[in-house]
Amino acid sequence: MDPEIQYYAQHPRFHVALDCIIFGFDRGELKLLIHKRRFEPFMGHWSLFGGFLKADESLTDAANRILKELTGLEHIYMEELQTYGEIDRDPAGRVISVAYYALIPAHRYSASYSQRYGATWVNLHELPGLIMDHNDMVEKGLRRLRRRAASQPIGFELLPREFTLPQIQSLYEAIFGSSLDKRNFRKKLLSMDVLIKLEKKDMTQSRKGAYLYRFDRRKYQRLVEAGTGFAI
Amino acid sequence: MDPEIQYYAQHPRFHVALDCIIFGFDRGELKLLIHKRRFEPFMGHWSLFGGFLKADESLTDAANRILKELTGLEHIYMEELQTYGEIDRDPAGRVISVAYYALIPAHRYSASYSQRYGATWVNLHELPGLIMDHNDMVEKGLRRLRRRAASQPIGFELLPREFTLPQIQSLYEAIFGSSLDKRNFRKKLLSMDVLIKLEKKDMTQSRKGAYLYRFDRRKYQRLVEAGTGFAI
DNA sequence: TCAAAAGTGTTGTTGATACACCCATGA
DNA sequence: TCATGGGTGTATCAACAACACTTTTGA
Repeated sequence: MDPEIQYYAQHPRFHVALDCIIFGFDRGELKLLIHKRRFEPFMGHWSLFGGFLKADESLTDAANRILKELTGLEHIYMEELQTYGEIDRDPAGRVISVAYYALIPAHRYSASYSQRYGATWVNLHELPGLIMDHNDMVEKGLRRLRRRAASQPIGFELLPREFTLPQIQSLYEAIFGSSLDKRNFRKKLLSMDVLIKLEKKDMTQSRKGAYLYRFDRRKYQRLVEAGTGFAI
Repeated sequence: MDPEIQYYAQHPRFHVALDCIIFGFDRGELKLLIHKRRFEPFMGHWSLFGGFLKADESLTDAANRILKELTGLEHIYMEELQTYGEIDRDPAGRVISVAYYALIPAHRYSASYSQRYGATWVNLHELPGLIMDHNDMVEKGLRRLRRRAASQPIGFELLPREFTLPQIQSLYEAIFGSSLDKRNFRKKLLSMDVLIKLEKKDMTQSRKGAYLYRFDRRKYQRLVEAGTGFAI
């Protein structure tokens, strides 16, 4: 054995897990996707989606794999949140868990996956007790989401590709937990010039109908290069 | 063996390491504490301070232990940055590394530790090539430091307990990499009312002398409770 | 014709920026 | 007395917050 391998070998090894805090937005509410755990300990208790790291994958690969397995979705916005490593966080053994938070467009999450994994969307304000330190993770994820949403165009990750201004305003109101002034909100959002106004209207929410918009990543890139950036 | 233990046992285990990005501030320059690695692979190359996680300690315990061992300092500002888990990030084996960044008052770092561990302070703008992904970690650490410094009173962690306004201004200039207007800087900092002005002056930098100040954690707490917070 | 949501500008206030001179002291 | 760094106030400008009415359309 190489001396270096030998040096490493004297140190203990640990199970490494990942937990995904999956946010969604539906009918004016910010939601979290959770499920009932299928193995001991805590079998049948509410839990975040998680899984163990495999030997042949990186952390981000693993997070994407877990998300794909459990939702069928790929190319999802995801960011590492924090790594949890208290000794007794898992009563069944020492596990280091890396928490990720993800934003998925709730309308793309299919009910078949929901059934298969016993998953449900729960309102963030009616969150049940989750296992272990998962409630801490969610709290931290929500704080991060709030900060990010104010300074980066991540809100669009939670909406369909085409959305209305009333829709995105209600999204931001749900994220920040406060109501926003309609005129000021529109003024600011439109003044950044990162949206494309479509000719179509969404007629499902009102008789008058609301114009549909699309987020333009190129325009946003130009903003970034100009040093202005996104802010709401 | 319990069924749950058995379930966990089928998953692979990993070496978990920690790396500390240690910032300091000295003579108007933002510095990083690095050393020459003492074991293979990369023995003799510039590296962050790091170490392996032990079986009986949490991640934060480990980070504090490493910092204490290598600097002699305790009660240091430290925050988790990110966890690095690429498969081949370490050529000698699979290691998951949790990066922390720490702010230490450079004047409290004793030269004896420096000798013992071959450590040196290097200017952040003259950073040598570091091993593995350590340069990425530093870059991310610096970005985080900049964001935090603008919104939380962490600058004081890098200064002696008693400091002058010119000193703290030059610290912020070093962190942000830009020069700040003296009058506006003082106005803003003092208007938050989190400093105590002392009767003494520091006479080492000028003939006139500059008043010494101290950061008041209680006053800051009141700011937080009032919802105002710190901003520079 | 009415109910319900979408859309639209202006004004006052506040915070940010730009800017130049006097002060205190030791050499 | 002079060189060096420390200390101080004001005017302008930009961004933010507050605020109310008209439009469209299906029922």
